[in-house]
Formats: sequence, structure tokens, C-alpha cells
Amino acid sequence: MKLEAAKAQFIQTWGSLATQWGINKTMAQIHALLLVTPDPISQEDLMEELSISRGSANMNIRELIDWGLVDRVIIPGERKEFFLAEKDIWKVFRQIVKERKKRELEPLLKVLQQLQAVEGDKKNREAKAFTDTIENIQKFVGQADKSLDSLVKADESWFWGNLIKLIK
Amino acid sequence: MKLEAAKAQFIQTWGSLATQWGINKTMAQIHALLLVTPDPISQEDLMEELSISRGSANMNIRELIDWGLVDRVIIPGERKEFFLAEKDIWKVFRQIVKERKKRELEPLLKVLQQLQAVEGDKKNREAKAFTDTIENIQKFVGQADKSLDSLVKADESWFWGNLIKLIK
DNA sequence: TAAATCTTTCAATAACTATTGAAAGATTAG
DNA sequence: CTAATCTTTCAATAGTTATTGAAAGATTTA
Repeated sequence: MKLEAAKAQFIQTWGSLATQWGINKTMAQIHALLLVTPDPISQEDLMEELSISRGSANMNIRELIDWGLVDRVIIPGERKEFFLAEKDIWKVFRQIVKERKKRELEPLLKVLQQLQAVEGDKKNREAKAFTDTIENIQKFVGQADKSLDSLVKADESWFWGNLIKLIK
Repeated sequence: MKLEAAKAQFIQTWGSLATQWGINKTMAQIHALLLVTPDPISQEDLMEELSISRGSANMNIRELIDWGLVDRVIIPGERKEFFLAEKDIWKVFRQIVKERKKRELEPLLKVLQQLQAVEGDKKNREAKAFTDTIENIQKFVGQADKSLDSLVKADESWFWGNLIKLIK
């Protein structure tokens, strides 16, 4: 397989994967291209290589920077900005976990806490089922939140090493 | 907070959470309602409670059954079908992990393997960066795949217990 | 300061995804 | 067998999300 074809397939695979996870396809494709390119790329070049518009490129690059997955890079002598992705997948993963945790898990925990305050007629079958399920979910999410917190701080080889021991 | 209001908020929260994860909102809302309801519910009642059409209800219930999160239940003496959700969140989580692993991780692994076969001019900076990143991702995904395999088989209290030890 | 170059915005539009509901298909009861 | 009840399908439609590109805004250079 030729390099260009392989790149194209990777970009397309990464994009459709992202779609299934509620992530903008173009954003993922820009990320994919940056992941497999050693040097910083300009917005102009990203637009060209992925056949996307100026607006879309700008917006999605910004989003990637927001997520902490891509950095702006200044190249001496160049007027325009260049972009470079973090290549270490463990770091990428940690960063995504960190962001999703902050954006989703923590707000969810707050809602679940509020929902515990439902007027509890303990004899009511309906009310009991509700509070039971919410409590169950709350414990689960709380536990996951704590665990992911540690994961975010963890070193890769250490993490996998121990995880393998744990689950074997 | 009244039970009905709490239910409504849970259903709405679950639905918008799902949207962020590339999951159909209505499907998640049906799931949410079934999660907090102790007894099986008919399609008619789901339609009523969530204000959704016959077609949508039918399709999304089927999808939930496909995912292994909801069961069809026959109630003696009743003509129509009823539906019941698995309430144990650990089981729900395991089932989702199992399905997504099968649907997404495994196909991704296959693609990554193919991409390793890129024509490798080792002196070419571009080619080197590509194969390095792909290899990196492949190792990561392979490791995750194995780990999730074990998670799917794991018992909840055992899993959390050990995980806590691991990450402390 | 003015011109050139680059970045950002945003309203219009396109692309995609989900929902509806009527009709056809099944199944059960009598 | 026929009617009644329940389930599934699917083309039309609505709703949502993403993209475009021209124009405005910034920044740098000379």
C-alpha cells in the first residue's frame, strides 16, 4: 500500500469512528492528518489536503486546540500559523478522558445528586425503584470518576503493567 | 422534588448525555424510562409517556434489544409485548463495552493491521512518522481491547476493589 | 499609515439523522 | 375463516448539525 493511500484510509477511518462517538467528522480528520504528519501544517495546507473550507478548518482547529490535542506553532520567518498534534497516544487518550470527565461526568454527578432528593415514600414501589436505580448509577459514576482521575495522572507503562496484573 | 419531575429530568439528562456519545436521544430516553420503572412497560405506554410515534418507539426498542439492554417480556393473559430493562448498572456498562468493542474496536484493529503494510521507505521522514503513529495506536488499541475483554468478564466489587488498590 | 497577509465570524445552505404515521404484515381469539 | 389486535416497515418530512465562503477583523510589514 502506498503512503498516500494509507494516510487517506487512516483519515477516513478516524473520521467515521469519531462520528460514532458524537465527535465532528472533520475535526477528527484534521486530527488524524496531524497525527501522522511529523511537521507542523498550516491552515491553508489542511484545507487543501482535506478539501475543506476556510471556515470549517478554522473552527475545527480551534476545537482541537480547546481539547488540548493540537498546538499552535510559530515558525520563524513565517507569517501564518502552523499546527502540530501531540503524537503520544497515551497522552492523547488521557487528555480526552480528562476533558470528557470535566464536561460530562461531573455535570452528570451533580444532576444525580439532585435526583436523590426525590420525595421518598418508601412504601411506593415506583419511588423505590427510582431511588434505587439513581443510587446505583450515582455510585457507579462516582467510582468511575475517581478511577479516571487516577488514570489521568498515571504513567502509561505503569498503568498497563498493573492493569494486566489486575485483570489476569 | 416530586417523583414525576425527577423522572422527567433523569430521562432528559440521559437523552442529552447520549447525544454527546453518538447515541440516538430517543433510544436513550426509552432506556432511561425503563431503567427507573420496576415493571415491564408496553410499547403503547412508552409512546404515551415519552410522546413519541409508533415507528420511533418500535425502532428504538428493537435497537435496545439488539444492544442487549432491554428484554421483551410476555405477560400471561396480555396480548401485547412488554419491555423490561436490566437495572444493574455494572451489567449495563459491561454490555455496552462488549458491544462497542465488537462493533468498533475490533474493526479498527483490522484496519490498523492493514495500514502497517504501508510501503516503508525507512529513510523517508513522512513514511516513518506514519508507521510510528500507526504502530503506537495499534499497540494502544490492542492493549485496550485485551483489558476490556477482561473487564467484560469481571465481577463488579472485585473489579472496583482491585482498581482502587491499583490506582491509589 | 497604508497595504498586504492572515484569522475569525456568521448567515445561508447543504448534509445528515431521526421521526412520523399510514399501510401492510403477523398473530391470536373466537 | 374472519375479525380484532398488535407489530413492523418505509417513504415523506422534520429536525439537527456541519460546511461554506464572503466579508469583517487583526496583525504585520514596509
